Amino acid sequence: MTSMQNSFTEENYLKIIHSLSGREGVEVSTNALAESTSTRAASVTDMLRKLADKGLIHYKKYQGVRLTDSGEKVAIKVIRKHRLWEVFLVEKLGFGWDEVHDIAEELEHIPSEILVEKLDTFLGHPRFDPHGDPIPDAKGNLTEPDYTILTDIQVGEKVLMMGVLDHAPSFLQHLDRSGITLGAVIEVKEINEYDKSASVQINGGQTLFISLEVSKNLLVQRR
Amino acid sequence: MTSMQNSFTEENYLKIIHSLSGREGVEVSTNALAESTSTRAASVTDMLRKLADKGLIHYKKYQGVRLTDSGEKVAIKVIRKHRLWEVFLVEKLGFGWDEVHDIAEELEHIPSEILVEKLDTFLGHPRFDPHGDPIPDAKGNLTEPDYTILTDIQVGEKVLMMGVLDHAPSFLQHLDRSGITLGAVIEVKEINEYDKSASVQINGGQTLFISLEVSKNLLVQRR
DNA sequence: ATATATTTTTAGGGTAGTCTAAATTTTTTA
DNA sequence: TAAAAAATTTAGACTACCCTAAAAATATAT
Ligand SMILES: [Mn+2]
Ligand SMILES: [Mn+2]
Ligand SMILES: [Mn+2]
Ligand SMILES: [Mn+2]
Repeated sequence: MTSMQNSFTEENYLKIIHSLSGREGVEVSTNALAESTSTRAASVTDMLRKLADKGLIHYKKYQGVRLTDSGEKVAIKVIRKHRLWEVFLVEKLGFGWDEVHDIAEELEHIPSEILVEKLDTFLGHPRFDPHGDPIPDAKGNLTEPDYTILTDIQVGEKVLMMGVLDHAPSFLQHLDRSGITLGAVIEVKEINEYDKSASVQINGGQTLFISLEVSKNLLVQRR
Repeated sequence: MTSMQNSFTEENYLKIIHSLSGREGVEVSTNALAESTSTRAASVTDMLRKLADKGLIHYKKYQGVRLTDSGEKVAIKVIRKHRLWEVFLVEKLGFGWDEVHDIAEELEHIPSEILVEKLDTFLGHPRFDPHGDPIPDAKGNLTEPDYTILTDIQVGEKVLMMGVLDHAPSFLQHLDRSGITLGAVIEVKEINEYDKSASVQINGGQTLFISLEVSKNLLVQRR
């Protein structure tokens, strides 16, 4: 009864609603969805009516939407597939972390529960994807670690680089060129009061300057 | 100019036309395509007009269709992807050869040239898929080995099992239960004149009876 | 508390791919 | 070689997803 297949498009909507809704499950607006799906608000309204009819979202006109438990389950399955495929692309095929997002965006819609589980086993049950994002387990449990944004770190603190907020290839390539990779030790040496740019030391070696724009997109962990 | 993306559906049509057209490139009928695509003839006609407009097939009304060089290139790329993904599923993820067809049917439509080439490298440039079908190379060369059907083998001959004509899970599972796998040595001990069933010895060990239906779907090579 | 601005929905329509029923063309049979 | 049968195309329609323009509801500002 609940087994009817969701389309590629429906899965993308659910994943985006999950992401915009955040951990608190706040209502997502039609315009925000239009922006994220690169469609028009009118098209979003059509889709929302359909997702509501299928019981995947809570929707009252003009009130924004939230995922139902059923919709949340679907969204998390898609996220699990996306992140597992990203691990495969980076770890097994040798792609850079800046190259895998768009491909995983397609692979995440391949059906077959058993495929996902065999892939997970093949990859050694990874807990995080190449961008530091947590991978939901087979039961659908997704626990977001509470990392700190680098802008909240004080001068003198040493932290571990754990993830990124911006997944854009240009940002990831910029980090590559700076030697800032997942697991790197970052020590904040100085923060410029004027523009909040920072001087940081990477792995006890090279010191470099990073802009506020970069700091805002780096997730780190105190040790 | 030639770079416009083909849809999932168009790719399936091209692949099926390639397969039904055979090595000699004979015309494929509308009804044959309706059968293979599980659609109605009227739907096929619509699609044929579209494929012809895109220059992917030669089509004259009521005359059947053939692939153009351009269409052939697309079909072979899809076949390459299908077979490489099947190798991945069997060799890396541990699927049985009877379980991979439907999944590969989806994976074959994932775009990205570079993904295919990295997958090919990861798999060690396999020449054949798990069913013994040849994998086109990166340049689009597809050379069909000329295997013999087991029904053409005489009593007393020893041959190597090289492939299957029927890819149905039930047939492949039947072969598994009989111990007939790719590379197995098959010696024809006896052929029953009445129903053309045969008695064959596998790998110099067990002798078993196989029906004409099975023999007709086994591709072998004389040694 | 209105008036204005913004957001969202509705109305009407388009393309891709599918369908059934009817018309047309080709093939087979007598 | 003409009638019957089979194959194919055309006509008209449906669903999924998307669009623009206009209407309606909500939010903001005066
Ligand atoms: Mn996607
Ligand atoms: Mn990721
Ligand atoms: Mn396919
Ligand atoms: Mn195969």
